[in-house]
Amino acid sequence: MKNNVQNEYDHLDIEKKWQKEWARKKVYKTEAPSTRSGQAKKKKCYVLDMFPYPSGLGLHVGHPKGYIGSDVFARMRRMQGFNVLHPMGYDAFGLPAEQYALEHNIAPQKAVIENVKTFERQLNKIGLSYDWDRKVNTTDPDFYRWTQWIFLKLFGSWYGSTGSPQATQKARPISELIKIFEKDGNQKVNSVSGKVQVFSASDWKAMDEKTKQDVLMKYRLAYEGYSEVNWCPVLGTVLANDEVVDSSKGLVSERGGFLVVKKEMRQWFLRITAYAPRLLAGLDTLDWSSHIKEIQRNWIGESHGLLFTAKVKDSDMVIETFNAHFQACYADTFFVIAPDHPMLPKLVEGVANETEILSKAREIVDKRAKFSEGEYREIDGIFTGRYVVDPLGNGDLPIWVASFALKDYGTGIVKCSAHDERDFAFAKKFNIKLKTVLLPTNEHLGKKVLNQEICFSDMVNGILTEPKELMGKIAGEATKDIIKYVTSRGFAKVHTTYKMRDAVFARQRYWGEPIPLRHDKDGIIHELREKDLPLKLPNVKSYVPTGTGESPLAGVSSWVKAGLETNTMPGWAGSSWYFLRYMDPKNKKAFADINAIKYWKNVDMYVGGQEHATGHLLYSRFWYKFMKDYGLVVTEEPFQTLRNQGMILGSDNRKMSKRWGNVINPDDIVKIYGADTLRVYEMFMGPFEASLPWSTDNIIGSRRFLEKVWKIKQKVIKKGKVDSKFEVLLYKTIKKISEDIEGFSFNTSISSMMILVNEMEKLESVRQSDFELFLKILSPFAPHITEELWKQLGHKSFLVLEKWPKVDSKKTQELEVKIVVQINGKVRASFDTHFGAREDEAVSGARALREVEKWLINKEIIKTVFVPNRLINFVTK
RNA sequence: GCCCGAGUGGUGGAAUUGGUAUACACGCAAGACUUAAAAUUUUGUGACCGCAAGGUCAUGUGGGUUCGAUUCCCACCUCGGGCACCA
Repeated sequence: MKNNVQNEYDHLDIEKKWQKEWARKKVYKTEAPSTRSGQAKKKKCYVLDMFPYPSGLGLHVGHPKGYIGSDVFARMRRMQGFNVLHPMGYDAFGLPAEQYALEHNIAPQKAVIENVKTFERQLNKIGLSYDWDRKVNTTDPDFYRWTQWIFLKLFGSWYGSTGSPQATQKARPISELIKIFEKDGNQKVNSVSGKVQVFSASDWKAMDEKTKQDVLMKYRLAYEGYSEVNWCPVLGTVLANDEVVDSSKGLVSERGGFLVVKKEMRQWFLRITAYAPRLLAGLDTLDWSSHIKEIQRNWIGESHGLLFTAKVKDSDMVIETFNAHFQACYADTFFVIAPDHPMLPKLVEGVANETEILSKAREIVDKRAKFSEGEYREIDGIFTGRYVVDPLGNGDLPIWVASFALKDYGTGIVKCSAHDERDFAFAKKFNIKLKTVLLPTNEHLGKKVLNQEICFSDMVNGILTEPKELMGKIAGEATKDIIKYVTSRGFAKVHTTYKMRDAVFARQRYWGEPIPLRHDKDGIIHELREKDLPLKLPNVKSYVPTGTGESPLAGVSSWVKAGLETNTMPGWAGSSWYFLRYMDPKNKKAFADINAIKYWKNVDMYVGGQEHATGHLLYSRFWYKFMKDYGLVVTEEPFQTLRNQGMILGSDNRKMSKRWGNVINPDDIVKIYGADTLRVYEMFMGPFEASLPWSTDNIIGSRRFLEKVWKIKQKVIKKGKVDSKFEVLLYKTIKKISEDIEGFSFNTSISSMMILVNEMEKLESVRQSDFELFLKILSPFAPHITEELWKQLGHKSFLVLEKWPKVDSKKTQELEVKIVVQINGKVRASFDTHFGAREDEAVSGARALREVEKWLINKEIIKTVFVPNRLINFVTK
């Protein structure tokens, strides 16, 4: 085998050799922008893969699919003369590493180092063109000091306005807010949380520090609060959502099957809701799949409606309620409040059966806690004994506690009517008085039978009977009139609300970035000074949860003594901004130099799985917009173009997993077939975004293709006659590959190169210049074999740094075309003619054919359709 | 329930603005090479009728627009995804 090595395609040898060579000569090194002007000569292109977690399990063939796609793109851009930033690094904080440390009894720090090694060894075999000099790792204190630094900025900022809430808003330092409070006069400050604080400067000055802190906490972009977590008493730990499963007993832990309950716990939150309108609007400017944009739109859940303000009878309390389907607002006969609404205790204060009401509310909340979100659907509630003075003049309306009311949506209080299925069902169960103001039209009987009663819930096609001024109008058409009617009389104002909630930014775990805050003995929270960053994670003896639900840091006495925050940051902290660090990864003075940021701006091509649609891709857009407000970055969006690779499934069509025994290790494929074959095959399998099963049968086709390329080299000649037909195909292929890579249509690029290679096989000889053009366009897909052939043709340069071929439109012009002849739209024949033949030439060409005349005997042609260079269609009577 | 997306040979899939449906690849069948097998290579390969020439039917189903529909419109079926007591 070794003796005819000259003619053998020995992928192991070739791939090892060139990987070494590329690394030695640092061919993929990114050029830094010149520091003086912030502008380099070359145009930039930032191509990025989503930040991976280096798992200890190693890779399967599905993992590199996205990396190969982005690599093909990056390689073409590099050859096209762009200064390409194509880095890789690790998001190594988080649960899996901590779990691994617990199970194997080693420090997570050590586990990460090992796992990164495995990951890189596997990745490097595939021939990806990363600039490894820019590698980052979230667990490196040099990295996470900047994560902490950004957190402090968030903590020290608020997002609001003193004027109209509709005015363009930006994050501003909290010191500005304090100045507003200190100014004289009653300050009305609109915060995003919807709470409006009204107090005078002297009120503010009279407050003690703790009260001031509590006020400011309502405005901060990073704030302390409480939220429900999955608490497992037996394990003595808080569990993430994916560690909890539904069972017949209710919620249980995935490991052990122990009961899980919801428990209120102290948390840190990021006020992402402040950015909801901008996160929504920004989507229109992005080149992302409409699918992902849709998921984000749904998640943000913008809803336009009316906000009614109403007085509680016999009290100075005022309640607000949001109504998106307000067309039938004159039918409202009762209000409901969420059982866990913070206002409820005050509302029922002094009511005869106060304790009964509160215990009923408690009962509903407890019951709901046993279900996962949305599972609890029982209709339950109790009358609060309180009434609202209806702003629309329908007298006193009762307020009920209702199981279906959610405290986190709208205002947590709902104005209810007979024209809503859910309200209707509730009213029927508790015998609450109803009223109808909509009549069904004949065509639209949007009626539902509920509890043997009829509920007309079609708010679009109903005919209004109230208010009198709008009587007879179709509700859906009268929306604007109703808004005008209600707002002009001061009953309500136009309002927009969002489904999205603030993001919990804390984990009760060890393996995450420490939160750089200090609590003093008076309960006042202090920021760490910038020069004290990074706040390093302490070494601990045990990673075992404390049993109280608190992080293991709560068991470190020096940490607790110093008053340091014991929660750590969640997994998405580092991944929300890491792409900025790649721009200037070694900078000690800043997360990145401003000139580097001005040059690289944002990510041009971002590649990763679509499972991050509502997590990472939303959080990082939020951080980025925040940073934009402070002039830390220069564009509004971090990821201009996004492509999502599909999964590679096992050959049994199931997810690749140890559990099913269907895992294919890329190391094995690289060894047997080669990295180039793996790359070509993964790109050829099907559309990039599609999830497809791995097929060991099919990979042979990609290997055969590369072997054909290898063999064709033997018939390459320095100079030869130009085969004009082949030339056209070659240039058309070059054009197609360029366009296909641009559009991530890799499967069709490969197939068109296969067609070209099949043509080359038929030729006696191939001119070297033509073969070289082909090697260039194949290079992004199969960099090793093409580099080797390039060298064998006598070149000293690196093919991966060569210029991408330009396409001259003259060269792709067909000389001869086939014209299809149709009779009444059916294909009956075809003939060859010169490119650009006129209609009359085509008609005579077609009429000369026997197969055509046969169909036209005794027929009258009433119409002729001619599509140049394509077809001619005779339409007969 | 609401909102997206997709249904094409035995299989993965291709088809520009409405213009030859099934490119490319796998698999399969037959032939060549071989003692034989593998590898390689040549040819064929949507279904049905036919010795053939040729014809008919086919892109989830049913309709529509058009000279012409995988592509546009309407209804339905199936699968996948997202959201889900969201006022």
